[in-house]
Amino acid sequence: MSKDITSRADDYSQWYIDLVRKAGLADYSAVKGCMVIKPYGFAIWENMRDTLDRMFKDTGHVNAYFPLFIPKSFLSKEAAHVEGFAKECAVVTHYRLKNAEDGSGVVVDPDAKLEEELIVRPTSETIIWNTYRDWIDSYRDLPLLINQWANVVRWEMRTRLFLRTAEFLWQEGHTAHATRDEAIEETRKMLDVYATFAEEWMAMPVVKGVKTANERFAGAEDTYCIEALMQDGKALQAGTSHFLGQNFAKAFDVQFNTKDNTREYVWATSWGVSTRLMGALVMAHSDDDGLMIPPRLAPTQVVIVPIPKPTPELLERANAIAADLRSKGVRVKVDTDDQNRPGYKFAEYEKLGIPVRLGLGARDLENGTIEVARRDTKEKSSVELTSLTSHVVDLLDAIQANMFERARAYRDSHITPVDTWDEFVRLLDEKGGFLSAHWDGTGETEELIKTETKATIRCIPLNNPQEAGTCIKTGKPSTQRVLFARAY
RNA sequence: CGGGGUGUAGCGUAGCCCGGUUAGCGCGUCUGCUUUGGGAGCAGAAGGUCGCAGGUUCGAAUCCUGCCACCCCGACCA
Repeated sequence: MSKDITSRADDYSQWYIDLVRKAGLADYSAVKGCMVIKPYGFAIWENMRDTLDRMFKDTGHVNAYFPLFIPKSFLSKEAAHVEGFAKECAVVTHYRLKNAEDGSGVVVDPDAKLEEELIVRPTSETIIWNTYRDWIDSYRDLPLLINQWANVVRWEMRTRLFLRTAEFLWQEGHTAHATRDEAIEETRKMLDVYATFAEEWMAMPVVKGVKTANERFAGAEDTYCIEALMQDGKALQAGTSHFLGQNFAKAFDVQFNTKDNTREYVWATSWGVSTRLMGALVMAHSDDDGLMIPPRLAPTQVVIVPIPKPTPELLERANAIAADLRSKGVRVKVDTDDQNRPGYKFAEYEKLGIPVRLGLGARDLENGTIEVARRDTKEKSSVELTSLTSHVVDLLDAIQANMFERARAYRDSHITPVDTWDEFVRLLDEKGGFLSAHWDGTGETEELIKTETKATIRCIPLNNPQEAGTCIKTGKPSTQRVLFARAY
């Protein structure tokens, strides 16, 4: 086990914090609740961002950028929306500082009070829909498919690195459509994009579903989500896609002329994923030795360690191997450090979660081999140099697949059907994961269960089989099971 | 905002209750030598406004007052 990482068994929460900090993903900052994303963490985020950006563009979206500040009055135009966000908004009231008269530093200049206060965006629906009013006149202007990469601020009372920070990075898609069906189709399409990204790139299986009214986005008619399961049995909402109906179009008066020359409000969607995915990535995989980054997202996929130290001869061979791998599109680092010993380096690269490590020493040069170590299973093998490149390319795919399968096996074994309240309460504590149970469909019951157990309805899975049953809590009739879990 | 706790070197800490040499130790860093296929050893060195401000005292990391920051539990959390 790693020297400086708390084990999952000892303290899962501390393990997570140790990993994030010791692997150089992020640090606490001088600002409470805000973090510094360090170069290694940002490199992973960049890979996520670039991949998603390509997927958005492949589905017809374009990028734009809207202001960080939102006039306070905008927020109150959609009733549910302001209700949901008002309690966590940072507000700009002044635009100037001045030197304090007693020389104690700078103070806010009371003469520089803003006429209308500005909100730092917690999300951009309002400013975007206010803009869309001017952009949309005709059905020919639709659909409008725009995405924005941005930072947002939500003044959370309690924060955790990546999982919930006061400021975070994300993308938010905001689309406008001529018909209800088309908007719903868009909502579902982007949910599929998120699910594909989570599963194929992050190697993290997700459940696609729809939120209950209680958990719905403030201002949405329906909120779809992907829910992932972390290794401690807690669920994590990894992405959301909202069907906004005509709520924002009505709030901001965005109408268009139809083909039939009538006037109608447009239909809207919004969808987003954030740097929270970094937290998901860490907690879905990784172990007591450190991170485990799936190959497709790893900034460095292969590291070559000359053993015991980088002699000119070893370096020449290592660089040649690296060049060959790079020509196949593999991201390779050659370790040229001449200070630390091999054992130290092995541990360090495992902490960073680099999928494949190649050890090259004098013994290998003699035999024409190289030692191949994979991060996911810790297995080591000796491979002929002549077949190394294709071996590594295949291995990276195998690791990606293995990480997904392992996470899926865990997830699948942690979706437990439950039919009695006692068992429900017991399994929440003893096993965790998703509990599939009947629910009477009311917000009151959902709230009651949350108060008593801290478990929430994570989602009603898509294509959920309909089956008659009785609510786990109230015994009232139910038509389907829903997924409960304790969540981040 | 309620309850509890902590601030000492880059990190982790001892000392505080019971005031008294030059604030000690581990990790890390730097230098040198020996090592090197799973987190090296020895020798030496550098590194401190003891969270901030005031007070008590011959003397304060230690006692008193005020302030600040952070952490944990709870409330809150698309």
